[in-house]
Amino acid sequence: MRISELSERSGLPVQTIKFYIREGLLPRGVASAATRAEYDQTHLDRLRLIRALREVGNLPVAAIRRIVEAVEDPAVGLHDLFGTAQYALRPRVQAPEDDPDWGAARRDVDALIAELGWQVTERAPARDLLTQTFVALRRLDFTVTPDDLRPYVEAAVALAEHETGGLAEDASRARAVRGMLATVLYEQVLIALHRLAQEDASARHFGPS
Amino acid sequence: MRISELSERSGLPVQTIKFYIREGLLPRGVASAATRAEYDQTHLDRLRLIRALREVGNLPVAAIRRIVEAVEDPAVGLHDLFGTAQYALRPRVQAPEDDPDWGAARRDVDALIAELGWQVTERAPARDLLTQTFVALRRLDFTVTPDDLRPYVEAAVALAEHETGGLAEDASRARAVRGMLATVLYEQVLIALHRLAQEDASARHFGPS
DNA sequence: AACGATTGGATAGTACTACTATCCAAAGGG
DNA sequence: CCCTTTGGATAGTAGTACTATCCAATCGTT
Repeated sequence: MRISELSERSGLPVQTIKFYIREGLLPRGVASAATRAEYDQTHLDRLRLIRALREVGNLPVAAIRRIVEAVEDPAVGLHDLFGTAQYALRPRVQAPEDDPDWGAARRDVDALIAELGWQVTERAPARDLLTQTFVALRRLDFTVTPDDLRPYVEAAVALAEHETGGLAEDASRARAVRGMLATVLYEQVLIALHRLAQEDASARHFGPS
Repeated sequence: MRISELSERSGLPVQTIKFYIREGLLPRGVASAATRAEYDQTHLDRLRLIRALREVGNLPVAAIRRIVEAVEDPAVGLHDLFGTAQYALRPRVQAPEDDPDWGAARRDVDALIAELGWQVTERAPARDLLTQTFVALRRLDFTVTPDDLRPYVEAAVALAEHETGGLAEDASRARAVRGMLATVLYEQVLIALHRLAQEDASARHFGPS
């Protein structure tokens, strides 16, 4: 198919498709002449992947490029594939240098992870994300005790085990890619359901006005 | 204190503080002369609130304005206060008009919420967020069964109950404000812990390279 | 009283991201 | 043969959150 048909079938403007090609998210079509190139189902599938990661996963274009490069590189192992996707997730947090509050919170985060025995790299962005939240909570005079965290840890462990468990056997590359996708998309499911459950709980406890 | 001291103590540039005043996030200082105004602890507290909502909660400035207006308006009830914060959360999803996939997914979302018996308004943004995710999952050939959702629903219910339960008695306004804050900030705790637990599970199942 | 620094207030500019519009020459098709 | 489409390049736009500059009126100090 030509680019106009790809545009129709994907629902994306031709200009956007050209933009994705320029940015390295989508391979060029097979050129049949100087001004003619052929696209196929793989391009359509890729566009669906891009849109899911962009719209639902809220990933920046640069991160999606890194992900599709990792997917296409057979030398990248399954665990690294997960890591590439996970480390690309937003929000990205910039750790300040020379902030004593940050340093203290970061030590608490590292201690928590060590105590739980989790295998997480030192440079995992989620460490910074949690650190940032601890800092903000303390600045607002919330104390964060292990007891406060326990329900969240339990939920996180249960869900992560559930998500990864299904992929444990027969960890083919194709499955790994789908698992990575599920990781990104089901995080949004969790967020949405959590918000809905909160609204319900708030309605029951405080009553609608 | 003058604005320069407020700037020092909050760690924010004077220009940013002026910007927040212009945008209605921070009240003006008490003018003692044409070119002199006095700021106090309440301004510092407000700045901490603003930074927590902006950096950690990732809320847009316009949403923070709506929130602080609701906090300061005694006519706004506790449940509405929660709602104002929750409905301001990102990501905001724009429902397309005339998309059959969207319509079908939206009906599933509504049915799910009805079946769970949750009290959630028709216009809750989280409905659209969940709908969008369902659409993307299906376009990528993931089927989403009630069984797939159960672990997420269970986790969401447990956490929401835990979060709201602590506030049920003595629901003073000050507590409601803090509860609203906790809602926003603990969502990030959940996200961060979930990602960390996923990395750990991935490391254990697929091994680090 | 003089004077350099600070302040409040207004206006304009910047950085980043993700597109979106325009242009052009070279095919392709009826 | 000519009108449309295409690939490819370049430039422009929209939204968000700041950030920089300017100006005149003080303030504190001398």
